[in-house]
Order: sequence, then structure tokens, then C-alpha cells
Amino acid sequence: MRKQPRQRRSRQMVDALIDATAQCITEYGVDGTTTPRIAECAGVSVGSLYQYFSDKDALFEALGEKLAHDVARALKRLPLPESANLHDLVGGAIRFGFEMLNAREGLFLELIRNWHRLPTARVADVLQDHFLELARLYFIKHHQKYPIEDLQVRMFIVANSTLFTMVRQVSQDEGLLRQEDVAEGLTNMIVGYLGGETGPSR
Amino acid sequence: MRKQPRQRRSRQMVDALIDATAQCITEYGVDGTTTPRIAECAGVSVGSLYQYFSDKDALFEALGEKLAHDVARALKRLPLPESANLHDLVGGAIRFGFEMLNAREGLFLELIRNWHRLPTARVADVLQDHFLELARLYFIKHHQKYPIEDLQVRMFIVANSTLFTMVRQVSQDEGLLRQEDVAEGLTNMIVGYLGGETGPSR
DNA sequence: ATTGAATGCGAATACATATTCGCATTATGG
DNA sequence: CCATAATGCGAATATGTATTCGCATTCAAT
Repeated sequence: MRKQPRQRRSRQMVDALIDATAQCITEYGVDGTTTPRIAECAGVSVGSLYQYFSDKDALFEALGEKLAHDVARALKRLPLPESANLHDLVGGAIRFGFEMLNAREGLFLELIRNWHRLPTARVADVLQDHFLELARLYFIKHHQKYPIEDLQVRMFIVANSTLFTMVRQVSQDEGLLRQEDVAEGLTNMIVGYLGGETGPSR
Repeated sequence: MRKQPRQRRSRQMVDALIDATAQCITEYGVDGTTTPRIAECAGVSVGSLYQYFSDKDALFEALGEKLAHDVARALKRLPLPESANLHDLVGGAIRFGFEMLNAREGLFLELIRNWHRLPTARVADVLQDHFLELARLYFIKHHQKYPIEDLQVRMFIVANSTLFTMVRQVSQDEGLLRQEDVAEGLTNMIVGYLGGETGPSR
């Protein structure tokens, strides 16, 4: 951030700009999100935008920070039934994921699609860490011990498989496959993988 | 294609332009691939480019066609050991996938990363169809019958999970996880999912 | 109220890129 | 060899976008 907003008015403007960025992304896509549009959408001039953000990327970063915060908060409020078995836990997480992708008019969807050219990694990190920790807790509790490294590999595979399969499912407008079926399939696949044995070849 | 290239010289130019497009993508990324650069890289003027391609997208489409063709040919030559078990089959496919992603200086990697804004779906279709057919054959042969729809869901999940997990693995430059471990993990997950039962909840 | 700092503005600047068009060059068929 | 069509060229055009800068407005402290 180029300058700290000291007065109330300017802090509001910074917020409005970040919100406008999100709105433009949902409305015009990442490619159609230009600085003039963001400014107009926020009801602010382009010049003001550059008072507080050194460039367009800084805006996306700020949006990323904010979303990471939001997601972290949403995750904390997710109830974690103590008694739940692995299938229900994973199923719940996946349904939560689909909700997020369909929420906010596809904002997250568009951001994840463009993951490789956006400074939005923080959001992904929050998710990754959360589920890694969750898995650690679960497996400790159930006395199933994997070597740490193996757990990291498994979480990497599970997280990316789930996330991008969901993104692809939500992206195809013609509902070829039912979301519920995909959710159920993913759940089964993951539960089998996480709960099962290490496999024949090692 | 705007005009048919009738003479040998022009047919060569069309090929050179498509090759140049691929080269620019590997060298500068999808975003840095501009029409002037493509033309220069092909040793041809911009004007000539537009003689045969109505716009930049048409070039990407043509590249997609060509790659789809190449991939289809590579797939046909993949040996399919009759005796192989599911684990080896899937493992082979995944190792083939990693090879493709690392081949051609990351051309496929970059294309898949940008899947949502490129007219390159044909390549994915070729892969999808190939593996769907393969799976059908395998399951018929082994007398395990799923309802067709369920097979489609499973292949959708398996294909996307694999593809994007591999892309993510190859994308992270710092080799946090070893490619072999990820390949093995993916294989185990998929074999468990495809070979296992339908799951408790249906 | 006054003054200096903070804030806000948006036309103007500086690129960059896609695409066109009139003209030059080259091939083909007679 | 000639005439005509096909091909090739690249400067020029049109458009869009990021970013700046000098000036106007508002705020906050005295």
C-alpha cells in the first residue's frame, strides 16, 4: 500500500475499492477487471486509486488478504461434530467447498480458475493449513499414524483433487453431471484414500 | 481459417505460424503471446498472419487441433500390457501424464493452466475420451459392471483430480514434494476408488 | 477562521496490442 | 514470356489500459 489512509473518508475509500475489485471480477471476469472500471465501480477517480495502491496487483493482493480473513472466519464457525466418522467429515468439507464456489456470484470460482497469475495464494494457504491441521488432529485421535511426509503428500493430493474437480464441475454450465453425484464420488474416493492402507508397492 | 493456403509456400507459412504460437507460449506464456511476436517468431509479417487466421483465437484453435492430433497419436502408441493389473495401468497413465506436462518446455502445462480462457478443449476431449474408453474396456473385461452414468462420474473425478494435481505439482518450482511420491499417491487413490466398492451411502 | 496537510480528481500521457489496407513481390497457367 | 491471381509485406489505424501529475477540495489542529 502506497500511503496509509489516515482519515475516515479515505479508509472507507480503500474498502470501497477492494469491494469494487471483487464486484468487477464477478461481473467482468479477471481479464475484464480494469483500473478505470474498478474506480468507477467504487464511485472514485482513478487517481485516488493510485494514492493507496501502487498498482493493480496491489489491489488484488488486498482483496486476497480480505478473502483469506473471511474464509478463515467461516472455517472457524464450521461445526465439527466430535462423533463424526471420516466419511461425514470429508463429505461436509466438500459440501462446504461447493457452497463457497457457488457463493458470491462465482467470485471464488473465478479467482481459483486464475490462480496461476494472481497474488491470491494466501486464501489457498488458509484452506490448506486448516485442513492439514484437521487431518493431523483426526489421525492422532484415531491412532492411525502416517509418517509426516506422507501426510503432506496425501493432503496435497486430496486438496488439489477436490478443489479443481469442484471448479471444473461448477464451471461446465450444461449440467452434465449432478453436483451431488460428484460430491459423493469425491467423498468416497478421498475416504478410501485417507482411511485405507498405504498400497501394495511400498 | 480465413483463406485456404493453395501454394506450398503458404501452407508452410501456416505451419510455421502454428509452431511459432506454440513456441511463444512456452517462451512468454499465454499472456505474453502477441500477434506481432508470433509473426516475428515465424519469420513472417503480421499482415500475412491475418491472411489465413481471422484472429488470434483462430491461431490458438489451430494449435489446439494440432496438439489434439499429436496427443491422440502418442496415446495410440502407448503399449497396453494385457496382463497388467489396475494399479500398473493407472500408474502408467499417470507417469505418461507427468511426462507430457514436463515435455515441450511446459507447453501443455501452460495450456492447461489457462484452460478456461482458451479454445483448447479438443485436447482435453481426446484425453477424456481415450481414458473413458479404456476404463469401459477394462471393466467389461473384468466383469465389474457399473451403471454407465456412474462410470462417467468416476472418470470425470479421476481425470480432473489427476490432471490438476499433476499441474499443481509441476507448477511449484520449489520441489516441496517429490514427483514420484505424488504419482504413487495419486495411483493409490485412484485404484482404491475405481477398484473399490460403491461406498456406504447408496 | 486560517493554514498546512491530506485527500480527491480526471484529463493527459505512455504504452501495448489487435487488426487493416494499399502496394510490392512471387507463383501459375497459357 | 505474359497476364492474372495468389501471396506477402509492414507502416498505419484503432482501441484499450495502466499510470501520472497539476490543480481543486476537504479535513484537522490551532
